[in-house]
Amino acid sequence: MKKKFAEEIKIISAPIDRVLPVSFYDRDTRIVASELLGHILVNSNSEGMTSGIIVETEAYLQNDPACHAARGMTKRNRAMFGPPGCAYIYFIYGMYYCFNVVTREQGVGEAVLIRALEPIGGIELMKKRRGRDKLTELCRGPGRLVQAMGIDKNQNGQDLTGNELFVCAADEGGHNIVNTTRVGISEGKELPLRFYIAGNPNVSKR
DNA sequence: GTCCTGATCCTCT
DNA sequence: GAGGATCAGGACG
Repeated sequence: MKKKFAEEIKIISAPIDRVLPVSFYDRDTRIVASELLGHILVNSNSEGMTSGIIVETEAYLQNDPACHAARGMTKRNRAMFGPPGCAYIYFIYGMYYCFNVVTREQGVGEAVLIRALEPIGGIELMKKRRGRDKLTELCRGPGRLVQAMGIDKNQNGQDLTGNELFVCAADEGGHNIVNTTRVGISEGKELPLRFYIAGNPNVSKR
């Protein structure tokens, strides 16, 4: 029991020193989407800390019909036009939230949707929030990972380089990235803007 | 004001 | 594989 706790702290605390800087997000959205794979998303709140390796992302570009920002800024998508390295969280299908990271300079409405994570920290808390025990059922899918991580709509627009909700660099590289078309959209579905880590069981759809 | 749509997930068949 | 749950935002009148 004690050993397990120590391991968890080690996993989480090591990368906190290396939170990805704003400059990481202030680049081409497709590059950010592919390079986010393998890094670690962390959320910390009063319930505890949860974290997971990003294994699946999708890029949404401003001139792309599937992107919320394609028709200009509205109250809903305002966070997407904010500075790079912020969160864009929106409500979908009456029941779920999706979590995005904002890219490019302020005023450009582009973002990367985080579609799936591999749970690594706070797994018991994730199981409790999701009401499921199986690891791959915790963060496989955008709505699921938001629920498991305890991400809240009030975190919309929040700075991802702070100490509550952030992404930190992981050492491991060498994974094979698959670049394919996006999921669940009608327009722009032919564009290869989805990225995932080949063979990872937490990827939502293959 | 009303109506329709949707970057999803779960359950049942 | 199909269909239902459930509601905010946007389009339209």
